[in-house]
This record gives sequence, structure tokens and C-alpha cells, in this order.
Amino acid sequence: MEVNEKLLKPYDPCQTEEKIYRLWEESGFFSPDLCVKKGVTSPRAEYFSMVLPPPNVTGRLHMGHVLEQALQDTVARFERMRGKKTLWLPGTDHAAIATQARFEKDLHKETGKSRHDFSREKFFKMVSNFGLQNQKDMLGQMRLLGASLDWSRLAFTLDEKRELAVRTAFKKMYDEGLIYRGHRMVNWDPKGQTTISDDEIVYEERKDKFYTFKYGPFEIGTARPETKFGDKYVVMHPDDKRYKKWKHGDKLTVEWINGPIEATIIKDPIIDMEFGTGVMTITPWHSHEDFVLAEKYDLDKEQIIDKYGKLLPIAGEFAGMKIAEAREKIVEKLQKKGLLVSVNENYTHRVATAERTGGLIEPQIMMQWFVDVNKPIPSRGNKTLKDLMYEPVKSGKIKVMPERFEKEYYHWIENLRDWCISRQIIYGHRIPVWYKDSKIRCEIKDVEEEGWKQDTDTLDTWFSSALWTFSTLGWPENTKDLADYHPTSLINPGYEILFFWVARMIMMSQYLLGDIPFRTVYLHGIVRDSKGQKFSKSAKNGIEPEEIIKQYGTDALRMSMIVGVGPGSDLSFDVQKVKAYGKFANKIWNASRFVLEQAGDLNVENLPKLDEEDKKADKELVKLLKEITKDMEEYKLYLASEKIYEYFWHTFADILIERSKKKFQENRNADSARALLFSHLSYLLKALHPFMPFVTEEIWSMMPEGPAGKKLLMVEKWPI
RNA sequence: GCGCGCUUAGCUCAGUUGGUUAGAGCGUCCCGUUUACACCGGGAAGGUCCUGGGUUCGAAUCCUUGAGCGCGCACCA
Repeated sequence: MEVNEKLLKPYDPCQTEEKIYRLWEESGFFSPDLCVKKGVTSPRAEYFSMVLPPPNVTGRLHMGHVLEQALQDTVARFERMRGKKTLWLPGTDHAAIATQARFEKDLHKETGKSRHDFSREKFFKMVSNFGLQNQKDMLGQMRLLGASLDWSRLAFTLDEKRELAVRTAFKKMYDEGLIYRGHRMVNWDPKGQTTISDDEIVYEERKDKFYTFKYGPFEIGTARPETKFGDKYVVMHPDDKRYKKWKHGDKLTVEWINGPIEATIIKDPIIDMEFGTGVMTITPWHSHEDFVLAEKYDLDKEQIIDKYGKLLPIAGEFAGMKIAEAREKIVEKLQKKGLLVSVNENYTHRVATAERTGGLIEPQIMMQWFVDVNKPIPSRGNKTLKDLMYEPVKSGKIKVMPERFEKEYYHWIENLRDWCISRQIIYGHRIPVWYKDSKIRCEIKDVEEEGWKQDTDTLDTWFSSALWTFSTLGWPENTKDLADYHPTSLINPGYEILFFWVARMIMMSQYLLGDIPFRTVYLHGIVRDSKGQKFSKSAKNGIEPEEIIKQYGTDALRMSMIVGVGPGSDLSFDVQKVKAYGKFANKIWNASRFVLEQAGDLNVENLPKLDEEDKKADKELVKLLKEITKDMEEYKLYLASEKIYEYFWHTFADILIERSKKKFQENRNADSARALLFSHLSYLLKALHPFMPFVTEEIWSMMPEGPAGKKLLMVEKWPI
């Protein structure tokens, strides 16, 4: 029979995808409510829900986002077709420090100005506009990817509803003593001029000089002479025989950088006797470990370096100098005084840098806000936040894929310290605390009364994303969405944010709702270039998803990211692979043309009977579909996609279609062949749809309509 | 230092609980346009499944030794 003339040409994704997406969007079927209302989903159906890991509004989507959304959209479409009330909720993340840092960089490059040239309000507005523009671009990109997201529920981590959620969470934790303010050792980023959490530190291996100095009768080693001005405590192991004659608390006068100082002996088993001389001096203000010691023995703590990385007056003649400059000069001076013992030029160690700005972290003691992870919580059976994070994974209530990340997760929790949540940046959720004289109030609503001033710090962006699974569903209101869709079924982030995000979501959901945030965590890997390098701006190896889509189509790009890529494994992006699946889209197109030419006029309701060998083929397909369904239920998309590809091309096209040609030629069991081709095609289109939604939907629109009418393929029933 | 992962065809990788001659895509070579498709079909070459040892009737798959690469975590001054 005659087929649609579109079918006579090769498949052209550019001519198809935009139109198809509009069709889907206008149908309203991305919303589970409308699916129920329009009768394609039963009101009593089981639910399936996912929140999209909100992309940062720092720029545009990259290949990592494509992978993530391809995976999620495939699952969402599968579950929707199986008749579940399926919600996939979109949103974006204000990504406080990342967005502000990016904006400031551009601002400086373009105008030479910095945040200090604007009022707080003005600057906030500027960053905010920058973020909103990026958000707009990204939402467009998500549509290009075919994402079946429910746009009516679009959320942003910094919008009004999420602000309410953040403040409500903060206040509850504050009232229960889980959030406190205190002078504590924090990670100060002199470049970004803000604190960062332990998780935002990136360690870099580096070669530095390691100096050994005479310190009275001892020799001490350091890579950081510029911090040594306040070192008036000498620490050694209590069992170290070499220093037996010194007792804890002994005092002695030693010649040091700026003249003699009085040093005090501290004996503590923290010292590794094997390392160096077994003696060290401590700088409690600028070292985490030293701070712990200082607290233990109630030692003086003196600040040596200011927040701009310059030495303070305690450094005497070196005051005001930058660290790098001072270091050289201090060593010079000590050498002149005869106190320099040796310099090791090849000392490799790891230095802490800030994830977003690359700044060298300077530990500092500062007044900041923290989340206490070790405090027993009466309202949660005296469990700690650590317990609340640990338990649901341990008990299996939350399943992590691949499983090996569970170990990393436990390990992280065991080593977890209180979470520093205050940031000295402007773009973000301002801390909902107000001060007047020495009084302090934590409130959900702005304090408008005379004389009260709000804290100037903002919250770590991960504080708001930690609430994401339920803040997007309306919490703290008692909404129907929350009752209907929480806990969510699946979350699908990259493994690199297991701690930043997944752990914190579990913590907040467990604490605030007394429930898990999701049942399964499917961690995906990183998309690298063909040489295995991470995509990055500096490496100039970035590939724009749009470029690939323009050339090969979204379906091809999506398939290339799903087939054979298991959970947690990185994938090297390879255009050849995309190209191959572009060919596959065309193969589906051409096979469909043949089938529709041969069997497009069959009575769908009453297909001819199958002969023996076709019956066998039919059974095989059923078996395959069962297998694929099981794989999909277990989120093994990498297997299901490969199987369906293999079957379509090498069984359906290469064997069954070729066989049918003979039957048509010989006019032997031709009706059976027609029926087989037709039913095969319609099953295969359905099974392929979650993976390659565009080309399958387009072909589906050309399939003959039965008496029961025809729906969009996206809401047709899954074949098994 | 502790822990985890990877190593399969020239390249990028699959291989689900151990089971016949180990697979795909791309690339290479040969042949082929007579009812879809050259974005194609048929065929071929190409593999010590990192190394050594073990368990087993049987190992790419399980255990173990070593090597190379990668990752996570950790207070070595």
C-alpha cells in the first residue's frame, strides 16, 4: 500500500524532533495528573517519581547532563508506558558559590569591576539575572533532549517556595540545637573570600620545599615557615626516649624568627615518633590538627595570617606581606641567624584547594554556622544525624547502584565532621537569623522590628539541594504531591556528588520527614572525551550537545550514552558510536517503510493467523520483551538497550523481513508474514520508544489506526 | 597509609548467577544494488580475555600473587 511520503526519504531527525516534542508537550502527558484526567493512567495506579538532579545555573548543559537525562527519561517513559502514575520533576540549582564565582569572573573580565563596586542588593540582582538567563537556556536544551519532564512543577533551589523550605528546615534544626554558631576551625578560601565545607576541598599534589629549623634544643620541620610566628608550643610523644628529660609543661626560652620566645613542652601521643625528629611545633589558628591539640590542653591560639592571605602584626617586620613573599624572607632571616638546618627541595605533599575558585585553602578559626552531626536528637530516638544517614542504606531501605559505593558512603560518614554551612558570599539563601545588641533570633519570616539586623552570610548551596526531593513537592506544606510522590522512586546523580548531595538528602529527609528521600540511587559515571580526559573549559575538549544533535539526532545521542554503559562506569564519548545509532534510527525508519508498504492496510483488530515458523518468531519476541522488561525494572538499561538493538537489526530486519520477501515472492503464507511483520513492528516501536522516543513516535503516527483509536506512543501500553 | 575499581579484537567498550566455536560498534579486506535501507546486505581477517598460581568436569567470569592505570578517604608536622 501507499505510505506517507515522508517515509520515502531517509529519516531526518532535524525535521522531526522539534515537532514531536511540541506534540508531547501540548498533549499534557508529561504531567501525571493529566494522564489520569485524560484516562491514559488509572487513578489507582502505582506511582513512580523522580526529581531531576537540578543542573547548576552556571552555564549551559554539557554531555554529563545528556547522559543523566537520557537515563532518567528512558526510565520515566518506560514507567509511564507501564501505566504508572509517573512524575519526573524538573528544576535547576542556584549553585551559590559556583554561579557567583563564574559571574564575578566574567564581570571582572568584561568591566574590571568586582562585587565590592555594588551594593548587596544590586549585586544579588545581577548574579540572579545571570542565573535566570542560564536557566532559560538550559530548559530549552532539556526539551531538545526529549526529556518528558512535568514542566508545571518546575522548581528552583532559590525560589520563594524553596526559600520557605530552607528557612523552615534551618529553624527546626536551630531550635533543636542541630545548627549552632561557633568559633571553629574552618576552611577559608582567600581567593573566593568565603569558607567552604570539607567536601568542597580538592587536594592537589604539589612539590614544595620542606625546611628543617633549629628550635632551641630541637629540630622541627615545616613546609610553611610563614605560619610559625605563634609557635610557642613544642610537642613530642610521651614515650619518646630521646626527649625523656623534658616534661609536659616545661618551659624554655628559644631564639626564634623575631627574637627569643618562651616555649612550652607538650607531650601527646598524637606525635608519630618515626616522622622527622619526632618533634613539632604547633600553629593552632591555621591547622586543624593543631587546633584539636590546643583545645585539649587549653593553649593560646593566635592568628598569623589575615583573610586576604597577608601576615598580621604578630609577624613583626614581615607584617603585611603576602604568604609567598614572606616565606622566602623568613627562611633567609632564619638562615642568617644560623637556625636553618636543611632544605628538602623535593618534598611532595597534598595541598588543599577550593573546588570552585582553585584558591589555596587557609585554615582559620572563625565564627561560623555548623550542622552538628554527632548530637543525639530527642525527636528521633536520640539518634544522631550520622545515624540517620547510615541506617537506611545499611538496612537496604535505600539501594545504591552500583553497590560498591555503599562502602565509600559508610567510610565518609565515619570520618564526617560538623558541616560548616555559612558562606561569605551574596548569592544564596541568607541565613534566617537576626541580631540586636547581644540578642539573637532565628525566624522563618523576616524580622521587621526596629534595630534587628539579619546575618550577612548565606547558606552552602547543598543545604537547599538537600531538601530537593520534598521541597519540590511542596514541603513544608502538607501537600497532596508530598503524600502522592514521596519517597521518590529513583534518584540518578553522578557518583561525584554522592557525599555533597545524596548523603545530605538522606540526612535531611530522615530528620525532617522521618522517611527516606528515595528508594534507589543509581549513580552514573563521568562523560569523558575519546581520550578518556574529563571535559573541561581549560582542556578545550568540550563538545556541544547541540552540535551532535544537529548532525545525528537526539535519539542517536541518547542511545550512544545508554547502550553498554553500566551504573557508575565512566564513558568515553565517541562520535562514531553516535553515528552508529544514527544509522540505527534510519534502519528503524526503513524497516518501518517496508512493513507499512506490505502490511499497512491490515485489519489491526483481526490479524491473519501465523504459520509455524512465524509463531516461533513471535514467541521469541515475547521472550525477549520479558527479558527487557525485567532488565528495565532493575534499571539495567545498558543491557535492555543492547538487546533490543540487536534483535531489531539482526533478527527482525536481517532474518524476518528477508524471510517475508521470499514468502511474498512465492506467495506462500504471505498473510502470516504480513501479520508477523506488523505485530513485530508495533511491539518493537513500543519497546524502543523509551530509548529512542522521537523516531518511534514519528513512525507511530503513520501506523494504521485501529477501531479503538490511537494514542501518542508515549502513553501506549508497554507490550508486556 | 586504608579502601575501591579497571585491564577482553587496531580503537571505544558489552559479556547479567562459571556452561558449546568469546561478542557489538567503528576501522581493514573481498563480494554484492533482482519488493525497505549504500545511513545497506553477505563474507573474511583480527583476541596468550594483563601476568603467575589455584578451585572445578568446565574459568574472561570464582579464589590468590604480581604489574600497570584510575578513583575515594586519611591530622604525617
